[in-house]
Amino acid sequence: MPLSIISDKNKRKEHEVLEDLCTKIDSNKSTIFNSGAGSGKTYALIESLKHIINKHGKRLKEHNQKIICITYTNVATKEVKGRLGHSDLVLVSTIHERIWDLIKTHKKELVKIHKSKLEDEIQNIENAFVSDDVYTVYNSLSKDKKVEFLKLADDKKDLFYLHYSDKSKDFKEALVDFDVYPNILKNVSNFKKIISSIYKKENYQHCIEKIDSLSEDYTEVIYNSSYNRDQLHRMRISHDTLLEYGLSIIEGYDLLKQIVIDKYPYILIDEYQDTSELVITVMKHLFEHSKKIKHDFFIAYYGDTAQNIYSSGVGRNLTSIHKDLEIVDKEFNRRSYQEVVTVINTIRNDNITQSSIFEDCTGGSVAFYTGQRESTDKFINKHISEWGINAQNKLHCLFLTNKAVAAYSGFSNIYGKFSNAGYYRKYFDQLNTDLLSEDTSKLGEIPNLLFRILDFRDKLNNQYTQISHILSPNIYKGMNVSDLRSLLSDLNSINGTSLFTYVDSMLKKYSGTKCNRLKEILSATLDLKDYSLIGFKNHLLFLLYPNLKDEDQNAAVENIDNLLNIELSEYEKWHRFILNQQNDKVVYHTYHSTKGREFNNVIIIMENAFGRTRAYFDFFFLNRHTLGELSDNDLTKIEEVKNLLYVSCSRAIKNLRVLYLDDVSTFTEGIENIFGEIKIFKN
DNA sequence: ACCCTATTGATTTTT
DNA sequence: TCAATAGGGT
Repeated sequence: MPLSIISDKNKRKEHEVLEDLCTKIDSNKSTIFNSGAGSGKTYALIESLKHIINKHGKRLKEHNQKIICITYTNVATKEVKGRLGHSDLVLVSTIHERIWDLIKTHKKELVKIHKSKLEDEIQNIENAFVSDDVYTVYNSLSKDKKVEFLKLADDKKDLFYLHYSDKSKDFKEALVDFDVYPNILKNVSNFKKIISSIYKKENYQHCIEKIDSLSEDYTEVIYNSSYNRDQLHRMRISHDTLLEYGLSIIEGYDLLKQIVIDKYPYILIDEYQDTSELVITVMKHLFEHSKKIKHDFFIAYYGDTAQNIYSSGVGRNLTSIHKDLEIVDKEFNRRSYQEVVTVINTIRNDNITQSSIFEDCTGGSVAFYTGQRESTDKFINKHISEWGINAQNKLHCLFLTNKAVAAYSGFSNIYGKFSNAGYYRKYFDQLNTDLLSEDTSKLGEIPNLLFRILDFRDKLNNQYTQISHILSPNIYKGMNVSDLRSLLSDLNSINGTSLFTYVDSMLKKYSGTKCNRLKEILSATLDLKDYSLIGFKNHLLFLLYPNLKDEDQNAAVENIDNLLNIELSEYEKWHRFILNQQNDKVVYHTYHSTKGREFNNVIIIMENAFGRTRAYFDFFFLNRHTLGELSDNDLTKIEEVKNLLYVSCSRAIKNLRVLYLDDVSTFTEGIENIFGEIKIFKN
């Protein structure tokens, strides 16, 4: 078994790194712990927590103090809690949960900060009115005319929103009353911005008045972690604004700083590279205040700048915001064969150069191919046989977009019909969350409904399903064996080959039975107002096509019919994808979604473009040698691509292949320097 | 020929 | 939301 032998020397060296870290903890020297991909960062984090508990736990308990551990995601919170085991001394959570917990009791201060945010926003709007070309037409009106205009805008509020999404021509017709102001309707998108800004400003002003008069509902700021939108005029704030307020309150109140420092003398932050600059600034303030008042306080940042793939994260800027930190680097790799380690070292090309901790670390393979898009399948198949891929030794294939992942995972029709729906044409960025979230509570309303139907069907078809997973206790309470048999036989007679025929069968069962238990089970799954086929379709139509116009009715109905007529076998694939239970030997992911994971065999499908950026990977390979000649903007771009390439390549334990779908002849050097000889894949 | 506006199509991920 | 492109007017 390769990757199993560690020499005494390496064991000692690895141990020394951890000891080094513990020394920093014991002497309260705040530290950055840099550790590349696969080096055991989470292990080090857990060991640090254990060290603090063992060595300083007694003291903490006596002073009623706690350790704070911040993770980037809820999934990571769960993992840390699981690996650490229960401890009263450690608070593990995401930054948002922790900050809200710390500041939510300071209601008055928060409202004060909120009011000043509203004032700032009003100022921003007013500044834009002066400086932004969008508002020129409005600005050229006389003072009196402006007053008159505002009055008209108020009167037409309902009409404005009713026709907001109309085509320009229709919109102009609907709001023709504004035509008395010359040129105002000439550019519809500018007009919309003007009116929206006016409404926004009025809302904010109104809110400030309510706050000042201490009106009910305006005495506290509301944060709801499942609703990420600012509605400042309703006292509601988004995730980002929460962090902003957290920073404001920490900056403004020294007493709060001291309370945090004294109550939580150890703060450990996981994945620091993805953490917002606002949070780092909060930590800096705490750090500096602790020095000022000479109280013991320790902060540690665990992470890796090369794995910063979200632009909102602090990345390399950590050290320029929070200065005077000690640094501990871990340069062993515990994940991959040396062949892979060598490649990922070249990609990151910085002061972190990993080597495998294992003696028996050779035997992996890396290769870079170019090929036609049409031969992607053949490329994958070639490696299925070459690497002996089967259900136990899977192949993981990485694509840039969810669209491609959906297609290769076998549910392109479902993805296509949803992306075609009116709602997702408008809220394009909502599609992937609504349709593909592994956390089913985040699925959109319709995807969630379809998911429940498939879950219901799946459980019925699986003979190992426990009764309690289909029937809730209050349903099977008081039932005898004969009742149960007949109920199950009723349920099992529901069938269909497409979603349409299956739902039809469910609904017929519902209306055709007098059994209340059966009705209850079906309504728990479907949760409709109207249990008819028309009712079901209208429900879909209503949610997938809000504010539907008569002339678009036919196309909408057709798209919904198409969605429902997709075979159940395709829906099953989608269902398994959501549950992360693909039983196929090949599993498809987006590059981004593989963060933190590791796979034996990895194929990365790559091309020039990504999203709006047409020159993405080609730009990186072409320019990675000439960084000195690039603008700051280009350097940021190079770093972004580099990090994404680093994250995706470092997922591989043993075998790594890249298939590049565009012509690479103009940037071969940039590729060969990392991956060696460029091979050509011909079917 | 040029300028301005309307329409269209497209990334990833977290809280 | 944003950039690229299509379209319309002068």
